[in-house]
Amino acid sequence: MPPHLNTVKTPPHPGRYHHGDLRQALVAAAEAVIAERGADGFSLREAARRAGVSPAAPQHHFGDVRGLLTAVAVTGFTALAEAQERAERAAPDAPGARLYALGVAYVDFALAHPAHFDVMWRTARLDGDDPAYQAASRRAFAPLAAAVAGVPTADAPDTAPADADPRALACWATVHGFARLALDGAFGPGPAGARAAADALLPAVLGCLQG
Amino acid sequence: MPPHLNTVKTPPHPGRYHHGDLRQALVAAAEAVIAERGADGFSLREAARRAGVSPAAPQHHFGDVRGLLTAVAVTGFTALAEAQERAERAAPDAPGARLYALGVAYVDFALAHPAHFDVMWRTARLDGDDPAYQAASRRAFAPLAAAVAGVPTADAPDTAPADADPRALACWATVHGFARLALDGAFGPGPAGARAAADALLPAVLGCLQG
DNA sequence: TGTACATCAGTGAACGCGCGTTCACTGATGTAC
DNA sequence: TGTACATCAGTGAACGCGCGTTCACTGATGTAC
Repeated sequence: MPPHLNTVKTPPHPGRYHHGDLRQALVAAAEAVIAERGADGFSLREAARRAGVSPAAPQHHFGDVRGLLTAVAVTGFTALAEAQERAERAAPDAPGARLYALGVAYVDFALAHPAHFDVMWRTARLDGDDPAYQAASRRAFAPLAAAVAGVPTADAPDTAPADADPRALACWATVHGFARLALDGAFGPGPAGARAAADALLPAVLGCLQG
Repeated sequence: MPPHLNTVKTPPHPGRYHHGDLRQALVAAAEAVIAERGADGFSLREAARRAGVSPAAPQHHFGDVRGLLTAVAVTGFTALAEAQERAERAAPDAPGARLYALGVAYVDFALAHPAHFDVMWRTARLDGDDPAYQAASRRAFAPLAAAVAGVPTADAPDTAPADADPRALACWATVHGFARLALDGAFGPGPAGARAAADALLPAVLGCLQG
């Protein structure tokens, strides 16, 4: 049969009706859409399309759009938490140095994954009651709080931000605000503006926190 | 003629075909939509509907959606600038006190107009080249930069953020980050969570900045 | 080892919706003479 | 003071679009006996 007469579509997952791990594939596809088109450019249908699956398929795993987007936020917070934990381990053992390393890692994460970071804070489109979401976001904040307290993360209690040491909040607000301003173009347009500002200004800004 | 046979529609601006000040009416309508439905809930058509005008009418004044949304951001930055200037005038004449007052005013503004504040930073949907937009956002940042420099706003040069004193940036990042985190629910859900966090934590957070 | 059957994980067509923009148009305004 | 005419500021119908969700369905899987 000549190829052009072969109208049988090759299934996206050759030979299988069931996907295997559609849940994770959809989250990955959603992340790709977001990275490419920004938080506002995300859609359920486009994510399904990229995962090679019908637009109704996500319903089974996530309920609705909100569920999928929340899952994306969870992977974001988890990756941020891991970055913070890596920075904590790698930093010199002085309290100021740890704080500095965590701040740099926070901003670096935001600049490396701008759209993903954005989605993590689009709370109107997320399910704030999701336990995985709550756990991941707390975990991401823990190293900073522990550094302010002067103890390793493992030894610090799991404190909600609202009850945290104001000094920890001040640090968090500073790095968060710096990252947001940079991503939103306050220091110059585009990724280049954000990166340049971080390189030129972040050390001095973080320096203010320590003295 | 019995009322039910009177099919002539009463025009929204009785007796007038031309509106008079449609531009401003549309901006006000857009702000109302945003306040009610959030930045994501905004639409050109809904704003036109509320201004009592056809969906094509905004085109004449703003070109496209982006133009209207940018105009909304301009009113936001202008209002923020005025709030900052009021706080500057009202604050005691010590550098630390001025910084504190400006920080409180910044966060108060964000919490009082959460959705409007949000739109001001949705830079992907705004026209960053608009001169009014650039002027208004610079003006809003000026009092903070001047306070860090220890001079009145009027005596300070108009510096772009990227070239500003890192100490001013640190202050800006801190209040901006605190406002964002509060609005995004990091300290508890809803407006109540944000307000409570500001009352309980902001003084201490700002205190960190001063020493 | 084989078979019945419940459950799970997908399909694909259709739904209604609201959106931003375009188009040809018309009513109102203001200016030149 | 009156009139012609260009310009301005709207109308309203229509465009095509992509969206999230629903529905009845079917193919695949796994478990009980």
